[in-house]
Amino acid sequence: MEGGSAYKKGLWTAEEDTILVEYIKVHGKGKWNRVAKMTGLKRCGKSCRLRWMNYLSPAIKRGQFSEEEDDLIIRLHNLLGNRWSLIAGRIPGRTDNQVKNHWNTHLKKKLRTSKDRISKVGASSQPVSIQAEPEEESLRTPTSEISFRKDEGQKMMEDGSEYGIELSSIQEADNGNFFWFYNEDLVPNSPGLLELLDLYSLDFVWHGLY
DNA sequence: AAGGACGGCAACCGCCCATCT
DNA sequence: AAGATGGGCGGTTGCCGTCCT
Repeated sequence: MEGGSAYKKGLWTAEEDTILVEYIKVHGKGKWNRVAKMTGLKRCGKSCRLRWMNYLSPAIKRGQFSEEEDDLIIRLHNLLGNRWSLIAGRIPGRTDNQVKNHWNTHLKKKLRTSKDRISKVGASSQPVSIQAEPEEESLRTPTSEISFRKDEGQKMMEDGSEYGIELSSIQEADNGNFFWFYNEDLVPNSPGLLELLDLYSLDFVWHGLY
């Protein structure tokens, strides 16, 4: 497909970035294989797409991940596994590559450290209350619940059975605006759950699926 | 001061799926 | 219906800066 050696590899230069940005300003995203033909840029379409999606797009947030972002990634990863694009899709301004790198370089260690601490506190199949540093609040075993908007909740409950997911303990919140269900209703990483979650915007609140 | 070890991250690779022709 | 093309994904590689000895 791609011409192989005809294309340049390695780090992008500022000039190459400028060419790509100018091209996208004029033609928009997509049809990445045309970039080389129309601009003379010696980069394959996939490389152009990756450069834009992971670095040049103005939508990308740069800089360090916040504690809130770390917390969200850990919880989402616990539920979704290595589905980085799905996880990144729930974190505004972050790309799948950023999330993946951040997980592999920072959060893995963070989790390992935390689990070591848990094993020292005492092994138990039941959630235990552990002493954690304040910055690792996300790693404590919480109440394990998910809440979401009432309209989405009702629809999700209806759809759940189609995916083989038991949402029997779903409850309406006091204020009537949100629904809750609990960890026991979920089988982490179950394909049915993932498909179901994909149907919804997931702009709901997660209370530590752990 | 130097150079080896290590960590962080941008970029590539291979595979897969959807859409187009 | 089948091959070509475009695009998305997760895993992996390799460069580069920083730290350590």
